[in-house]
Parts: sequence; C-alpha cells; structure tokens
Amino acid sequence: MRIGELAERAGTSTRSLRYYETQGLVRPRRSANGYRVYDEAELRVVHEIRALLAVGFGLDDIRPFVACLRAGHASGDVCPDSVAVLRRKLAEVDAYLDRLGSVRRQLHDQLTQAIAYREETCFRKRGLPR
Amino acid sequence: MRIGELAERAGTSTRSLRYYETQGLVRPRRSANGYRVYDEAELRVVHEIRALLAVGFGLDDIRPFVACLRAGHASGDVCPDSVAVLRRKLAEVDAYLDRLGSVRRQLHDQLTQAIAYREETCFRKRGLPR
DNA sequence: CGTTGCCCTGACGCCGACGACAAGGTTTAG
DNA sequence: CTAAACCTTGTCGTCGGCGTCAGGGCAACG
Repeated sequence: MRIGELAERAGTSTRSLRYYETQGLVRPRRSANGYRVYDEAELRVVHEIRALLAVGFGLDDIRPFVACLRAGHASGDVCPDSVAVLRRKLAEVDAYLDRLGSVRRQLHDQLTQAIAYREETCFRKRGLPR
Repeated sequence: MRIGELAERAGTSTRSLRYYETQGLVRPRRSANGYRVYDEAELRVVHEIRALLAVGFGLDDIRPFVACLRAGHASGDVCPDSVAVLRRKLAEVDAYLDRLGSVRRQLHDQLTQAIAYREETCFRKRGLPR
C-alpha cells in the first residue's frame, strides 16, 4: 500500500508517516517511480507508534517497541529495552503525579484563602457581624 | 534599583526580566541614560511571577495576579480575575491528574503483562513446570 | 587614557511532532 | 488531451520562556 492509504488506515497523516521515517521508525520500500510502499506489518508498527504517542511517549522512547515488533514479537512490550522504557516512564509518571498533587494542594489552598479574604472583606463592607 | 540587582534579588536573570517587560508584566521607569529603574514594589511583582511560573502557570495566566498586586492588594490572589484563573487552573490540574492516573494504570498493566510473558517464556525455555 | 563592569537593543536557537505550503512528477479516468 | 488525485522533496511556522551571542553605549576608577 502507498502512503495515503496507510495514513488513512492508521488514522494519521502522510506528513506524520514521512516524519516517522526520518526518525527511523518506519521503513517503506520504494516502487519504480519513487513512491513509498508499505506492507501490512508497517500498519501494525504505525498503530504501535500512535498508541504510545497518545500515552505521552516521545519518538525516541518508542523506538525499542518498534524494534521489538520488527523482531517478530506479537507485542512490542516484551523485549528488555521496551520493559526498561516502560519502567522508566512509569517512574516519571509517578514523579509527575506527586508534583501535580502538591501543586493541586497549593492551588486549592490559595483559592480557599482568596475566597475567605473576599468574604471577610465583604462582611466588613456591609458591617455584618463576624 | 537597576535590572542586574533586581535579577539577583529575585533569583532570576536579566533576560527574563526584559522578557516579562515585553509581555507587559513589569514596567520599569527609565533613567536619563536609558537604563531600566525598578522600585521595591516590582521586586514583589517579580516574586509573584516566579512563584506562579513554578506552579506551572503561563505568563498570560499570571497577568491578573500582577494587576491585583498593582491595585494595592496585599496578595495577588484576591481579585476576581485571579480567583477565576485559580479556579480554571485547579480544574485543569484535576483533569490532568485524571488523565495521568489512567496513563499510569495503563503503563502498569503493560509492564505487568510484559514481565509475565517474559517469565512464562523463560519457563518454557527451561522446561520448567507452570 | 584605558579597562572593567554595568547597561542597551536586536536576533537566532531550543524542543517535538508535526501543519502548511511550494513546485514539481505520475498515474488514472473520462 | 486534460483534469483530478495521487505522489515526491524541501522549507518555514508553531508554542513559551527564556539562553546566548553580537555589537555598541555609559560610568567610574586608577
């Protein structure tokens, strides 16, 4: 299949597919006229790329998964390098969750205090009892 | 004070201060020779900017807080626009926490299954019982 | 007088995954 | 024959908060 069909079947753009190629993630053959030609296995690869991108991986992190698929494994996750990336990413996510949690607390506190101050000021303005 | 001193006292760079100025967040006077001159109140403003940046706000979001400080309030949080931004950011953080939580779960599952598969394969290779 | 240490205004680089265009070649259908 | 619908490579733009020159001015000290 050619690039347009692959793009449509994979739910992405031709631009993305060419970009993945420059990054060494997809390797089409070329037909006589210079057109890119992909086989079915590449569709699988592109799906893997898209799924991992959606999770927040960068293309660099995705490379091992593609290699794993290309090595013939049913899942891109099972190779040692992929597992290593999964571990690292999980740790990153955990760290980020922690940070976001404390940010959330801080925002909540700021908001609470700001509102409290506004209400207090409102009471004073109206001369209401505390 | 001039830009170098303010940068040092605020724990940032002169480049950042000039950038904040282009974004309309800081407004120094100019001395006769064209140098930027800041008063003490601006130090306060820059601290506010830095604190909110550290929490993950963009400069656009920070503008209301600076305006609030400049309006004479002790805290940049108490003005209606600031409160609105705080609410919106809190909601954004909550949404992001949800997303990140599901991402975490997915990664954890992928990792678990990948490891399980590897161990299973390992058993088969060694001819060990299941 | 020169050196040092401030300050000034541009303006390009960065990062990452593309979108959007330009300017052309190919193939197919009518 | 021509128009439509593909395809090619190449290049610039995007977003944000700066870092980092480049090229030049001002002030103070010895």
